[in-house]
Amino acid sequence: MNYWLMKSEPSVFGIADFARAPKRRTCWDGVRNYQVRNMLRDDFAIGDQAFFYHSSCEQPGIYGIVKVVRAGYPDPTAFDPTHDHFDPKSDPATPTWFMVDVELVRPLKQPITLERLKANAHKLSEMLILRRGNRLSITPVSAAQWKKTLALE
DNA sequence: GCCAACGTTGGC
DNA sequence: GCCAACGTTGGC
Repeated sequence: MNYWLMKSEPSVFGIADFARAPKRRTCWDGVRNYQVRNMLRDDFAIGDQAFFYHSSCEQPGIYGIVKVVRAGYPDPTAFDPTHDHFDPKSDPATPTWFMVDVELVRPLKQPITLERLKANAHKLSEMLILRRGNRLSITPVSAAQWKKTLALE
């Protein structure tokens, strides 16, 4: 079982949207980065857990815990010309882009802010999210990092 | 294969 | 809105 951190902009889809979604589930579509695609396609497994992180907002940080309920499968938005994330180079016969389905396990009692994470960086042994210049929307989290981060709640 | 230009991310 | 960082693109 793996642990992850998944970023989302709350102005697009935040913890409140997640809590309102049918069955508290959503498909994680729109990833158009190869490193992240590889993780979604090859490494995500049912039962994996992830931190749900708000980025590009007033208070960046971890707002919830989610679990993977469906492993990697082709992202249909890549084939939809009317969609923002349409990729004309992708081919349904050999899909380029993948997504997973995730379910909200629970919102955190209170968010663990980026500020808080940084203040505890020494304990979190260089969690990828904290690394300078990190731009990946999904990053792996070690079991030790998961545990120590959650202890901050 | 190199690398400059460009686009995107995301904290501040 | 600024800007550092880094991925992608495309000419050569």
